[in-house]
Amino acid sequence: MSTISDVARAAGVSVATVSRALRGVSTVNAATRARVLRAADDLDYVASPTAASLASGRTRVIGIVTPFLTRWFFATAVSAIEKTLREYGYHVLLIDLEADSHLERRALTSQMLSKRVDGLITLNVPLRPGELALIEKLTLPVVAIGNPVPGHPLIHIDDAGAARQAVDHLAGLGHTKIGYVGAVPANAEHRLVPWGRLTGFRDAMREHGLVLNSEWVITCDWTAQGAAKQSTALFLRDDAPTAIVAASDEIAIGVMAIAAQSDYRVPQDLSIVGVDNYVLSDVLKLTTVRQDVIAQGRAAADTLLHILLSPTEEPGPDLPADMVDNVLTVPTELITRRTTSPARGAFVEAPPLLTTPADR
Amino acid sequence: MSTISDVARAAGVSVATVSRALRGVSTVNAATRARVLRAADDLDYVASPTAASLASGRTRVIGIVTPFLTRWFFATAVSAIEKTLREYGYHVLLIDLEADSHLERRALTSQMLSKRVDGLITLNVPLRPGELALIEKLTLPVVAIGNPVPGHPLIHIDDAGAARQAVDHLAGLGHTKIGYVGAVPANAEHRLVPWGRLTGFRDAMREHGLVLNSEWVITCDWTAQGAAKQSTALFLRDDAPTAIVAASDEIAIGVMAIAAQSDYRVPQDLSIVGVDNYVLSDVLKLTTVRQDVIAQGRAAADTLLHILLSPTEEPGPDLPADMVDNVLTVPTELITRRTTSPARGAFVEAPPLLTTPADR
DNA sequence: CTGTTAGCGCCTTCAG
DNA sequence: CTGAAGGCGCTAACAG
Repeated sequence: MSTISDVARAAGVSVATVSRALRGVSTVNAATRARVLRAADDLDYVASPTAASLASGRTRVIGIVTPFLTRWFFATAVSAIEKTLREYGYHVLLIDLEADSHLERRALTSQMLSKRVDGLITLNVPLRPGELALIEKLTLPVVAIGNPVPGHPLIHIDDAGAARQAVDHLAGLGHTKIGYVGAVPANAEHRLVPWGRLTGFRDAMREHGLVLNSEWVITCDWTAQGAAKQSTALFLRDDAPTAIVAASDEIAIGVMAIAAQSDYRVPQDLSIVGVDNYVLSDVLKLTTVRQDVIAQGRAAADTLLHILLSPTEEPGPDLPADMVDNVLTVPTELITRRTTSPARGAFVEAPPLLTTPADR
Repeated sequence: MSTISDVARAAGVSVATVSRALRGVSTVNAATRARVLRAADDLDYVASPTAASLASGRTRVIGIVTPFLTRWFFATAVSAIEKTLREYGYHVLLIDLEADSHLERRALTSQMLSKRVDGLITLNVPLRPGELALIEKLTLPVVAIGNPVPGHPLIHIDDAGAARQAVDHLAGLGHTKIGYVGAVPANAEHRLVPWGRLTGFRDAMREHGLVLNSEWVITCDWTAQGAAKQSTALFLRDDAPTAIVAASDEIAIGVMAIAAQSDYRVPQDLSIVGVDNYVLSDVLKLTTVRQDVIAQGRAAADTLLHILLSPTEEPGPDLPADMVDNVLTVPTELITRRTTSPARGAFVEAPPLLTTPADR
């Protein structure tokens, strides 16, 4: 474990020069720099991050705050963020707030953050007043994905718009009896995204002149199992809907499973549209409104790095080009697969293409 | 941002006493300690982790090395590890080695580890010689989950045994034509677990006196999509198997999907058993050999903490009770759901219970 | 049981 | 463009 002075000695320069040369800051004579790099390489020198942090006040570590890690959206986002940050020599401290129940979570504490991270990316975590005050006090740059953090950049999709795309598709197929699975319990803490999707659903139904039967709107936690359990009763009713908008693909899969077990055929008896384009959605032939989570993760990392690096000499990424007023709305797109079909007996103006594209 | 000397001043003691009192080491007079804690609390004091690390040489950060994060096993394990470590004041640095292709991965470098982590937990990552030399040089304690790291503690399941349990179940149902999906390409780097499961399958088939048709052994990457794609041909054959052992539940789901699209009914025409007990397996009624990933994550964290803390005054967790010779084999268990049924016309000695337990 | 003090390894003015 | 030197905030002997 060689130190900076070993390198300085080997290169015949001072430690200050080594520090400058290795970090690529200020102007160092090209020849000197080369000698330093050579010496560092020879000695397998790696600067001590803790010493560098203590002296500089920066850690090159970003905290990722997530309410869960075991769901597709979160794991995918974390993975994308990690890869982007690493390109710039930044590291990821994982802060998983999951508690015993899905309805509560652990708090973000000063121990987790203070002097430990240079910035934060939150994944669909609505920060509490105390937590907001904390990051304020620590003057930590924050970028939010999904659920906004007031006063900080936001990367998200148009949740209401996504639900609307789903309704448009079903209405276009002639469906009029459309239900919704994925309203969340009132006490759930991360409720903005579910709320947005439900609102979009309601608005779109109204715009299409469709009746919204409140008994067809099912509340459940955000899992396939919860969705399956809560929607069982729906398929025992005489007046069951002919189509379902699911708030997420995982929910949609739960609905598909329970519908099958209730002897409903999908899509002949029931059409289903999800939101996300989950890993398994392709193979399960689920029609869905796709969101690009990797793009969101990358955009969040780029934004944070831009904030962190722009006041320094180091080159950082640009802000995402389409960001306006600190908000980037990543577009969503309907992907038609086999879980939706025209409503029975409905007059459909433009019959949709129901065949599946060749396997990719 | 108060420092240790602010606290010392406020409590009327020296910085050394503050340090001792706050870390709970050595013997500090109870009254003094109380005064220190009080002062620290009043000042919202949080010790600078970088300064502490620089002085002590320990970071209280553990690196988790994973080849992916977006698959169930890995995300679940990371989450469990994080929770356990946090109970002891340790933090998680996430090292996701995923590269562009699933067949390759990025290397573990000195920059990622040196002076940055106190230890490593690897998730099914076979370390390369250079990487082994690196952790050797850094004298980093390592605990492996799944794929072993020579010379370090290992937490795993009996992969061959898991496949064997699957075969036993199918053979018990009278199946004789049993296929396998989930052999891996020879160039895949993380091949020990897949290999173990395939070996167990082969051995169990032989023990049951069953013929192993090599055309019923399908190679694919470890995803539902890959499995679906590669096993399509299987269901076009005249001599298709009547049962499939899938190397993982995600693979099993891919097979279920493609079987359904080939007009095979599950389980009437085809029985399927997976391995894992993936989140969606319950809702999809997939019979599987369950492995407890959370227990594995916790055991790995406990083991590493034990190694790290036993030479200090700090209390750490015990080693997992059933660990022998540095190896803990977590048991697996068959869960019967609806994707398996007796082979048609087969004489079944003890007819299995095919009904699903009430929803839990 | 408590205080003093010398580093830990690097960054960052400030001179030159 | 380069060197000297003072911290960054804490821990860990070592005395007392």
